[in-house]
Amino acid sequence: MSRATLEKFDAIVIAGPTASGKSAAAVVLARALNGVVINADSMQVYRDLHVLTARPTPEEEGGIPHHLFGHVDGAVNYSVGYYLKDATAAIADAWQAGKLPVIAGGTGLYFKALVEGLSDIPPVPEEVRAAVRALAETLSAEALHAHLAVRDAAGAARLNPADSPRVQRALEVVEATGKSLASFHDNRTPGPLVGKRLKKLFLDADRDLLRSRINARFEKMMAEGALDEVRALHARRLDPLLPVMRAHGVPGLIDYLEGRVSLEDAITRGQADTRRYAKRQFTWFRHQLEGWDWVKPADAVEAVLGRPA
RNA sequence: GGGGGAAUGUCCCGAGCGGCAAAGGGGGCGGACUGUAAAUCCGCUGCGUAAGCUUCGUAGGUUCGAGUCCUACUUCCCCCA
Repeated sequence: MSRATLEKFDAIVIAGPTASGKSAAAVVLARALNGVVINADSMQVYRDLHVLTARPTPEEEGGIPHHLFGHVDGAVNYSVGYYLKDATAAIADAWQAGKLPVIAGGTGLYFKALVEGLSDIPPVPEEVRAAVRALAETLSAEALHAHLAVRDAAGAARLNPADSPRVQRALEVVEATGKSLASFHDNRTPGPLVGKRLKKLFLDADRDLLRSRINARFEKMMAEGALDEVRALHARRLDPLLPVMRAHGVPGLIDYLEGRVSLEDAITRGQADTRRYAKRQFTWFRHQLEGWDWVKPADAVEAVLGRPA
């Protein structure tokens, strides 16, 4: 069985909304197929947050090697670009060692990079980023958008003025390269999984059940020390714009630590953010990625290994 | 026992000069997405494709017209006893 599956696939990819059981399924499959688990979650990469990002515990890892979990410092502005590089290496290592990569996570954009590749865009110099950010602070969203329209009309037309992060990025790219963001989209670095034999699963959890799991999980995280994690993170005084600082629960719990809201409100906010996120994950995988098998979480393992004899 | 206040769109909170299918928010749903993606942004949320239909605790009344005014009733809250 495991030999047959190994010969059939170069990698197993498991996506799904948060709290749908991806990590557990990944471990079961990795164990059955002589595999390793590779993370595809944009927040579980951060060292600073273990409990709050639901990163697998040593027990949950079940002796299976886990890669790209907690390997990034919170002060780093990690991104798809870095992820693609790290994941490409991790996958190559697994193949090298004769192991099956079992890639699990919830970040659609990361999967897209793995499966379809990512445009080659020169890194934007820090000075340019800072300049654009400064400009964004002076101008209204509309004015910034109008400014982009002058440099990159097509790019501006594609963006809603209120969508400031994207407007800023588009602006950064033109400022740094003199070319529009879209002009780079033609040539891309192929992802490590392009052209590979894949089993791609999306864990299609029941919405109502997922909601209650999310709410309960957040309470559990609080009981397991999430607040201490955030307290330590808060003490680092990092730039609030950094990705770690936006992880579900972090903004609310920081507000609590600084005395602006009650603990109860902070928790409610963390749960709500997580619920809304889960909803967006469904939308993403429904439309942005093709060829995935939507299976119920309970059927994930069987979907790969087949029905046990 | 007396006095005062409140009941709003079949999830919740909540605004509402007599012209309102009824502000706003939450929640939910749908959607966008190429380097901050657990972020960011957009749309829908009484029924109906539409003309239109049915809503604001209940029952009456005043009015061309009532969520808005009047009467009674029901429930809840507060104060005095």
